[in-house]
Amino acid sequence: MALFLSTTVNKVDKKGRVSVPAPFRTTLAGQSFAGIVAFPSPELGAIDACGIDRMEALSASLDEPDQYSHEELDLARLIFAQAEQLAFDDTGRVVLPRPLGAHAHITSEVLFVGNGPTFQMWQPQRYKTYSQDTLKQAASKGVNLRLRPIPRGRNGPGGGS
Amino acid sequence: MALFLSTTVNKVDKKGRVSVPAPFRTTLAGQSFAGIVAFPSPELGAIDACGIDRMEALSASLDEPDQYSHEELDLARLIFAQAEQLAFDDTGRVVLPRPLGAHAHITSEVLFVGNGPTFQMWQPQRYKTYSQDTLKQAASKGVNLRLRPIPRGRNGPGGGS
DNA sequence: TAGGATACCATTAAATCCCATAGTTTCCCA
DNA sequence: TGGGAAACTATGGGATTTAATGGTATCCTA
Repeated sequence: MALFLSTTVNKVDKKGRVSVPAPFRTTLAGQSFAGIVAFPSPELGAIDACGIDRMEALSASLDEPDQYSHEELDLARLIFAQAEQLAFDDTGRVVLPRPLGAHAHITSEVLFVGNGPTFQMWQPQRYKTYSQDTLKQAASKGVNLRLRPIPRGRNGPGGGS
Repeated sequence: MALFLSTTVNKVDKKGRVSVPAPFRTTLAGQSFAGIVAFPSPELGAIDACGIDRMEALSASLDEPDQYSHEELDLARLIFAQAEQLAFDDTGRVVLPRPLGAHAHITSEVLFVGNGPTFQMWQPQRYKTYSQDTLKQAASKGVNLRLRPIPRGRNGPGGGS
């Protein structure tokens, strides 16, 4: 299962190429497309990204009845429409399409942020602001993350943790 | 399920390498990633750590509907963003990334503290202070730890916070 | 044929592997 | 039960590989 952790800053060269962090590439190894899938983050000025497998799973689940609300289905269609498949070159770089870069205000540097099943690409300074705001919000609302690793209805971790 | 017990002090060399205590490595044996996952403990000036299995379970639970509030999801993303996958070298060491070490004020020595399903890494002197404070608090409030039954389908409260 | 895109090559800084040592602990056998 | 051998843990240092990045050549299309 794909798991993206950590944050890394990489440079964008004048051709729009960026190295995807090696650990992310490792996470994506073996998927049916050697690259990433990227689309504008609906709420944030950032780019959401994941491997092709997740998009295929999402695609398949859209056909399942009663899984999603009408609004969610609409949103999913928009995401598919805006999503780009970005292939790795032989050194693990992708080229960032102009519209995506513009959406995230990315110019010379990209911050790769692991989000667990997915990751994001940010303009570094903007992410700093965003994460600080998030912490403030959480504090003001008294929200504390209870890590609940085991989803309801399942027994312990099968692979023995 | 992973169980981390006891405390150990190990040295950090000038490359930032630390031996993870052998018993901890034994606990982690057989997981899908040979190493540890470490992230800054939000409240304490320490590092929280666990095996990849726990992070994968947490990651998977993010996709479960109705498990987390919007704020909790935001926080969870921050945790993933700050988490680092630290691989064992062939002698069982990991390199401690600068930001993590700085967060915990770790310089030349690390105290590994077993916390049950997870463990922590401390600057030794700081842990001493912290544990003494905790004991004082418990004494003044007359707190005593009782073992509570584990609810079905859950694995109890997570690490963090 | 010009322009954009893709494939190919080259460099350096950093991370990783590999080897070596010392001090314990464990094990085995007398 | 005592002695010694073997195995393991923690630690240090040097050598090798890899990651990230920049540049040049080739290709396809408009």
